[in-house]
Amino acid sequence: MGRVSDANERLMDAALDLIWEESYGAVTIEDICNRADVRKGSFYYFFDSKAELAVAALERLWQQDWKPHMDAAFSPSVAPIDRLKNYLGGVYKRQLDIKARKGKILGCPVASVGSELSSCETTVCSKTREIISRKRPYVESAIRDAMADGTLEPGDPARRATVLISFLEGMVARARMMNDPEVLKDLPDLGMDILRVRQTAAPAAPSSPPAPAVTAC
Amino acid sequence: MGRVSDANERLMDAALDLIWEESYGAVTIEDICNRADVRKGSFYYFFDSKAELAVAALERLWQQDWKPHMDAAFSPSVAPIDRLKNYLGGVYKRQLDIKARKGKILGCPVASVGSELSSCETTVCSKTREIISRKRPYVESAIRDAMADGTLEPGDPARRATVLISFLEGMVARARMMNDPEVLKDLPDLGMDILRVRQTAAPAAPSSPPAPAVTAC
DNA sequence: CGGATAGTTGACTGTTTAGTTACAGAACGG
DNA sequence: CCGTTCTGTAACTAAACAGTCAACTATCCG
Repeated sequence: MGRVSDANERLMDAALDLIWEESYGAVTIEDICNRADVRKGSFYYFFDSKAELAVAALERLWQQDWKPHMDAAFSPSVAPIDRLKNYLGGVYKRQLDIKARKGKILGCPVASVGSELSSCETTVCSKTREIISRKRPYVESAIRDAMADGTLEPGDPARRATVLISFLEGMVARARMMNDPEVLKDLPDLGMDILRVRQTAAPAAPSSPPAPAVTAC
Repeated sequence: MGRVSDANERLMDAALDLIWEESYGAVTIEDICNRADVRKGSFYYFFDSKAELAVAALERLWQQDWKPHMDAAFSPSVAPIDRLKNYLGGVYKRQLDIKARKGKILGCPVASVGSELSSCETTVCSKTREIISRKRPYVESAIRDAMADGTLEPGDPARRATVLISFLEGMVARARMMNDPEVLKDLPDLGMDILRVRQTAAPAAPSSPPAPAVTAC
């Protein structure tokens, strides 16, 4: 079965890193090859173009990183309102961590690339659309559950999810522009406001087990 | 005083158009020159780089287009809640119009460029930050006024403005990614929800004179 | 008119980039 | 241990690109 290699994975990792740190347009195939320590001939052995590499890298990001985290954070074993709170808090933590490690806020790579390429590069852009739409059901179902258990005021869950997700993406984009994670500090608070948490005389909460914070955004 | 020219303005217009239609990174100096019908030598007579041109073009966009529209839409002669409603409705109308004219949604050029370049191109990026921050006082003051006249539930106007603006930017980015203006159809409705309009038994409203819709976003 | 000022041009340089190819080497299966 | 299959490499081509320059042209003002 011939020689084996992980060069294609090194290329995907390098591409994602570089595109996230700068932008899709600012990164060249040579940059990616250098970071991955792969020669250009090998690049073209595995991929036909930067766009094809980007699509593969994004799909890999979802499968290997985001989906497992989302599945854990939105586990039905966690109280619905806590799923949402932890999700929002996790986004803040994640950006804090990135800032500490890389010296700058990077925001959401999928949203950034999607916004940058929305009027061209149709394959890459539609992959970003796809991934973003995969996150929606998690939020929407948590909202529906929270309405059912009375922690949220009743309403249309789809509509409420749209509002929360757009708000979140707007905030993350803003944090990236400002290069300041503190913009996201009140994310859980503000999010709960938007979602209209019911004002009950707060019980000392025999609350659900601590949910893992999402490390994606 | 020698020969006169509007080539620098043609360059700014062309740059803004192209960057808006595609992205900062995807547009070359030659592209801009071609669209503006200007030779490259003239480009370098007026500007030192693409970044310098972009900064000038963005400032011009604010001064000549956005600021006048914002001033009109947020005129104190309009009821505060209507300023906000019209602002949001105007964003939808504007994107509908662009879609009709150019065949695709373009979103907000300032936010798109800002997000794309946030980790490099510091001059361009800080200009986008500046312009975005100039829009905030309009929204915040309208919210404060609406709280004062009782149409909005009381609260922290700054906080409420943050939420509304982030939500708006998230929605516009989403519309661009989806290439669908209808995403923005409910913008005024959803916005009023977020802002917590007081549920009064709606008077047949001896409402304020119709405010001009904002054509910026 | 005529010079000073402001703007224009095309042809040029050098660099960066995407993409190709012929060949060398490495691992596995038999 | 040998042939097949898969992987890696350097050296290459052609195109796109940023940036420069000396010569040219238009317009204004005195």
